Amino acid sequence: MGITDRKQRQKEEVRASILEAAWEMIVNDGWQSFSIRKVADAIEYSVPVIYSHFENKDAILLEFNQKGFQLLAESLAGAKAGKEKPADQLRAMGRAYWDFAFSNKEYYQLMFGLGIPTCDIASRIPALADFNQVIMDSLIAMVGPGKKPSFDPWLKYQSFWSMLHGLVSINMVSPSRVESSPGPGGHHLLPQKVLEDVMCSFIRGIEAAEAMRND
Amino acid sequence: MGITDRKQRQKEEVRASILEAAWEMIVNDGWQSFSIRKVADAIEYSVPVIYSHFENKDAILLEFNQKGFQLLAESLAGAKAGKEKPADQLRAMGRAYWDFAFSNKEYYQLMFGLGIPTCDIASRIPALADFNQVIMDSLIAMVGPGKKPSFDPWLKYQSFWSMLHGLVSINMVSPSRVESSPGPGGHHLLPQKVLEDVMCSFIRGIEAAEAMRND
DNA sequence: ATAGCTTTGCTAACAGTGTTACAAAATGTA
DNA sequence: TACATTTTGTAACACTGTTAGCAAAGCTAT
Repeated sequence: MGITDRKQRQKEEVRASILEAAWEMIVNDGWQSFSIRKVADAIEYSVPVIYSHFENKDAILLEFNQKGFQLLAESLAGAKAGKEKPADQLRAMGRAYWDFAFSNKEYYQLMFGLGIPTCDIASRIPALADFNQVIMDSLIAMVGPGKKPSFDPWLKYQSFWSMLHGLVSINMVSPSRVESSPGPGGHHLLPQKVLEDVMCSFIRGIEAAEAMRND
Repeated sequence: MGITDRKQRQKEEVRASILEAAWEMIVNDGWQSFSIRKVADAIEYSVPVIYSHFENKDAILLEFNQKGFQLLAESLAGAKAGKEKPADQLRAMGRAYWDFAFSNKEYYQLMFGLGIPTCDIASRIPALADFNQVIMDSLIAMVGPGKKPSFDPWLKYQSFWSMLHGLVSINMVSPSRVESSPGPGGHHLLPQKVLEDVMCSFIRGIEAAEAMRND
């Protein structure tokens, strides 16, 4: 009975065409403006057939989400493959992560739910300047008054903010995982420990650079 | 002519009640499910009066966005005030940032457009395990084979990921700012430099801890 | 106080969205 | 050919943001 086989194949084809049309829309207009109805229109089927392949809209997005993480993981593995020393591996993976994010913006935004707040927050949020200022001042104060810093405070400001935001947002989108997941040692990891660890590295990095300069 | 005064005041009251109702909705059900129509219903006015106070839905969200950044800036300033040494100031501000984010989840999510992808990505994204693995392996390899690391690899993994994600997402939501904004030195800052800087601190931090242990 | 003007607010519509109940058409089986 | 099953489309429901046009209320001036 090749009949059910063919049916299976046709169903698979429709499924693939749904994903294809959806992806095209996401790439063109961002994942925000992706709509079931528009997909139905694109594949020239009625809306309910989509619901016979995917439970709902989120299920389609989840598909891309998973593929995104898969691609990212492969990307990191590839970058790592060339390097021998672990430190070099980490550096390569960091760059690969960055490259993946920006050469696959659609994936990355979808994976982390980015892209909702309109671009260019900076210009419309005056208070960002205060935020900026209060951190930058402390950074500049890390060097003796009057002296030129051995680092770029603006760069360090961005590093600092990025670190904090990354920590917070990762702990926010998957709280259950980070909070309750036991590490390899089997203990529960308090996210605050990560915070302290990261800040510690950051500050020590600056102090070390400054100390080295005072010769 | 106190008449126009009273009108002004009443208009202000309506505006305030709009924001109040909107905020209540955001706190209760997340900023995703906030709707103009529901606000109109809550304040017992018709929909168009809202449009006479705010240009559109985003304008209302922007209001909270701005207030959020203001509160955050104040929070950091407060935390900083108690400390004398710049390094302590930075540490205090980092903790304040964290605390703000989690005691004002609604604000933080709104400020950075978080909270869209449903919680608990981890359990539904199998590829996350690969991602996890490939990074963790390099971290463990940073210590000699067989030896116990002087750090918690799981903790370092999270730090590493957080750093990267923070960098990427901040550069993604406000690209114009970071890319074209000249630092205090007046030069254009390439985001990649921040990436290299942050990774450098991170890796040096681990190497230093390991070197110190080898006595 | 009444006429006219201006501001204000509401109704109702438009154009979308995700989702689903139900009927019709196509397909397979006897 | 007749029946059963699967597949598909129509149309509805309950929402969303946004706006045009009209009715009501408020104020001003005669």
